[in-house]
Amino acid sequence: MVNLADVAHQAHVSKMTVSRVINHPEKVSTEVRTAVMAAIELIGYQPNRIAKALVNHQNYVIQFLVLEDVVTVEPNYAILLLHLADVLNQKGYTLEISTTITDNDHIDGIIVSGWRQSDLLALEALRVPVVLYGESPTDHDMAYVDVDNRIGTMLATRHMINAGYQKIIYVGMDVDLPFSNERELGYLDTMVAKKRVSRVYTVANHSHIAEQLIHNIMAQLPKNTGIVCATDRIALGVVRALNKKNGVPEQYGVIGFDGVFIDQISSPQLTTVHQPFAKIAQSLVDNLFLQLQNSELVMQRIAPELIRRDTTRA
Amino acid sequence: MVNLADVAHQAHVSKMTVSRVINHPEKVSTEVRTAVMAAIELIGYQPNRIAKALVNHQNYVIQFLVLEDVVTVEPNYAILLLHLADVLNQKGYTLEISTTITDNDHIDGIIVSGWRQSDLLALEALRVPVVLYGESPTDHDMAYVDVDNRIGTMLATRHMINAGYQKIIYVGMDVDLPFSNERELGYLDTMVAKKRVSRVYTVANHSHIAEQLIHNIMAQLPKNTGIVCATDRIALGVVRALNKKNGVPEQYGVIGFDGVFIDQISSPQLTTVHQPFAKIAQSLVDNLFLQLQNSELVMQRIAPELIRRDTTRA
DNA sequence: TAAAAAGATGTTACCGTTAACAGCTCGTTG
DNA sequence: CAACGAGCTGTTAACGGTAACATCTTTTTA
Repeated sequence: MVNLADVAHQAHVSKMTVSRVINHPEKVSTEVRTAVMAAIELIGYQPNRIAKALVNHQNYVIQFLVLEDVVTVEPNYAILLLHLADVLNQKGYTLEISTTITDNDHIDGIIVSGWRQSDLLALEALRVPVVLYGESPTDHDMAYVDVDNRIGTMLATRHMINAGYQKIIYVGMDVDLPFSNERELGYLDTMVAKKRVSRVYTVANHSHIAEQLIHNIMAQLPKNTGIVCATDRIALGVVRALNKKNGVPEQYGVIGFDGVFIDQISSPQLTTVHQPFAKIAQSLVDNLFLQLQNSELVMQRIAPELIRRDTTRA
Repeated sequence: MVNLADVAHQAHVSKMTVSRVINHPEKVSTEVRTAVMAAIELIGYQPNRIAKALVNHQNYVIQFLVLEDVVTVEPNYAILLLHLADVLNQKGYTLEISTTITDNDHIDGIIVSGWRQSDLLALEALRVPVVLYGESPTDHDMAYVDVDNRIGTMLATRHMINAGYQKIIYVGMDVDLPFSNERELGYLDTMVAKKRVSRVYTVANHSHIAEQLIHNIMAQLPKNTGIVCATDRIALGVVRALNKKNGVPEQYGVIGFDGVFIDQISSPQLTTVHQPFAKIAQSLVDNLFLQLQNSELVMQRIAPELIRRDTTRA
């Protein structure tokens, strides 16, 4: 309701001076500046984003594109979303949600999650800057932010070793995307470094399928085995198959990956590699703004954190 | 990039005529209208939302306020959010996410979820229209849209009776909010109508606590008992406590409420009362626009649907 | 100490759209 | 057939900001 003209009148200066105080304060004398700031404070002026947008040819809107199937939508995205909204609000930007790739001209940039390989071409073709959540394949030169997946499973595997589990296996997921491959490598590298024999199983990312797998391979799981899982979903199924009766965490250790929601509703609660979503959100936004300003493409990996709960022994 | 002036030039008319074709087509002659529409089509004009917003004193932004604690955020909200975004995009509106109540002037309306009793005063004080997701208490006269909670547990209870479970109990949640009370009433009413003896337990909405409850009261749960639960979270704990070995669904039936995510990762998968989020999102938006146009406060209840899965017998 | 440069503030025009009003054409009416 | 009104289209000004330029004052410089 209050606008630049009101402030200008209150401070006995022109609109332009007020605008300068806000955008280029160094170009205004100290006395005038403090007077204007006092006036702004007094009448409670807040800049009109719409008018600013019109004259600057910007929209102050960033789109969050959720390409994952809505039905199976991971709670991860909800958490990331809320953090993104916070970070952007602080910069005076609005976060818009979308589930389809469309070449709008009412947005300034896009943050994408849940993408598949097949989406990347369409994303590269867009006229606005794009940042992926999740490492992009090497044949696409796209900015991304991801948790450091390899370090994540490395932490998990090391923790298994330190906790004294003898045999340590990995249950990965059957998608050929960098994050998935990286998680597997984190396990494999650590096992090689520690001179252990590694064993990898692969399943679809569903608790029931993981549960079934464990039942099928139970004969090959001696007591004192640690099971590093590619996701909390898989870990949930593994824990369900093993169960307290079979001795989780005493006889079998289980570690998941993601640390959102699922880890908490599991029983016992999952030891898991937690993605620091607040940091990831901040990085995604910073990365996008960097691209807006310098057209600079940056790839970033954020270190994850192992959260020790009840599916591994101390 | 293309603007009204470009279309006007292409169609040999004034900008105003083009604007009219878009906003008040009945005020333009048929020939001119078709010519202008052809021009719009030809050069691919899309109205500039920002400029429109400036002149109309609207923002074309609706805020989705998630007041639930971020850490425990229910996947429900994520689903609702995605549906809301779709509905609003179709109307040319942007959905903005926020987690705190602030009296912005860059939004046109608010849809609130996860609110508590203590938030309502602050919400009523806002200058923009507000619609609640979830029935408001009778002492607050606020527009809301909710699933019909009473019918939901009624469906669940009836289904238990039809499936032949002898004893039927209800595990509710320990919050004093209308949705929670309504769910309990749906159970109680049905039990009275069918001349059954009802029994209500109350727990916090966490799977582990529900699991513990079942262990504690196991002695009072004869075989052939049906357990109607206030949420899928509670149902998840109940199922875990009972388990296939104890005979879910043959000896014990369990029904949850919500039908998002949790019902699917449970084992066996939950029979549940599903909230139709697409419909709810549509209603929330319609309701909000009604308020924007006529200042009319409307309360709406959307019928839920029972989804039969593996925690009740056929 | 006069001219040039630097500093501070104001004026104008514009971003893309629409409401309000003005103007033109044509048909109706007394 | 002059006056009037209905129907259609165009002109102007405004929404709330900001860049570019203009103007005025002060400082620097030769």
